[in-house]
Amino acid sequence: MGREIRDVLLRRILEGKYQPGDRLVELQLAAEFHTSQGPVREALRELEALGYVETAPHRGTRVRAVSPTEMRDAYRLRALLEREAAMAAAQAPDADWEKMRGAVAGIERAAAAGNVRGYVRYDEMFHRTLVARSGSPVLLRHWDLLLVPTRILVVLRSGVVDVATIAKEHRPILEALERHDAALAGQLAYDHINRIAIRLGP
Amino acid sequence: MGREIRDVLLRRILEGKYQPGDRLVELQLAAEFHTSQGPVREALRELEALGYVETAPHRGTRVRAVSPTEMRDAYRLRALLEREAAMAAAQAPDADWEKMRGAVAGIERAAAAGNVRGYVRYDEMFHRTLVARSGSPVLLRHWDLLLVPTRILVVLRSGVVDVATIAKEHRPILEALERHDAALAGQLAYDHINRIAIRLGP
DNA sequence: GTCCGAACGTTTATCGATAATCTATAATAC
DNA sequence: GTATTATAGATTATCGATAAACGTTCGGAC
Repeated sequence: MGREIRDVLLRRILEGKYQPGDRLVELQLAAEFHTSQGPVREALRELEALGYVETAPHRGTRVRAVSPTEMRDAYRLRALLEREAAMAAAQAPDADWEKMRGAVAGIERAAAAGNVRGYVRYDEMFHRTLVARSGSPVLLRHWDLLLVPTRILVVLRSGVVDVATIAKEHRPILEALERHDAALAGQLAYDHINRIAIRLGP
Repeated sequence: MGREIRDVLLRRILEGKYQPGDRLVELQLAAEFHTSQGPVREALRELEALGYVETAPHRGTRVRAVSPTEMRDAYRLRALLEREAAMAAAQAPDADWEKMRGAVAGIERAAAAGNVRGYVRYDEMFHRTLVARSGSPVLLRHWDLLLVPTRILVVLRSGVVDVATIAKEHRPILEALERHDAALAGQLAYDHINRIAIRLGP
């Protein structure tokens, strides 16, 4: 049950149903989920450790607000992680790029149709698969911690980047990976993410 | 109380009092801390999110074992983070390096005396301050998540690196930072950490 | 009108007890 | 003798209730 509550709350935060600053009151949530306070508390503590909410003692839990500067720094770090992951993935001999081909197709389809929601889904699949292919669980864990899904949506909605433009950049990355061109794959992956960081601030 | 329990458990893990694989039984800990099961559960969940322990449903919590490969990958990532942090810190105009000078002095003193425990303490102060000086809380958060203190101790005890050798490498980094030489500071910081990663495996 | 402090309602933090689940051991069948 | 199924013990997961802390609102003094 506790895991379930956490996932529901997380989805609501990611979807924007809970806005930054919103309070999450333990007994209210307990009533909603037909459970007691304990499991809700646990879920909130997990979300806190993941960085999605903030808790002050005896003062309750709120959805964390992410500053533009923090968003930029997160993208900068993400660019570093993905460059490293792309270079490692390109060197793997037993590569299976089927899933990423599907993701690229999905990205291009969604972008052509102007389907932002679909774009975000395939974009996340593309990048997370790329990082997973690096073979480093450490890299993947830290990538996950960057709250990527939220930030993609926020960035797209803020209009600092254009879906059609960045959608085109995925296929070249995949092609470089398939050709085992580690340097190029790393460079393209880095630029692809870092461009967003640059747009987000100096 | 919950926070206190978490800190005590964390200290025990970092000190090696709890070894990887050791079980942490909720009611036992509750009895020890003269509290009930709830606060202990919370503390364990936080430690789980931080990556120090693993929990399986209905099966309890154990101290996480870190494989050599994961250790190597953690050092690789740490090298990336510290290169980035050093480059950013070197470019900051209002630099205050007093604390890092103290850390370097402490490192050299401890290394000369063969005091491993003291070395670890000052080494952590040096590197964490460096990352904090980057001005990026995102970078600092991810650096903290790399479980650095544990790994330093484990690495030193395993004998793959020599305290006297790596102790000497800190002062040049600080000097490069003070001269605002971002490229050199980044290079030195990267090599300093990555050398350990190389020793840990291919 | 403004400031200070006490009572109130709300919410978090903790408790003790119970239900659900797992692991290990023992018993039974073949 | 091995495999499969009960049973017992230990541990986690959850519950409902209580205690502690907080913020707010109201009343009175000046």
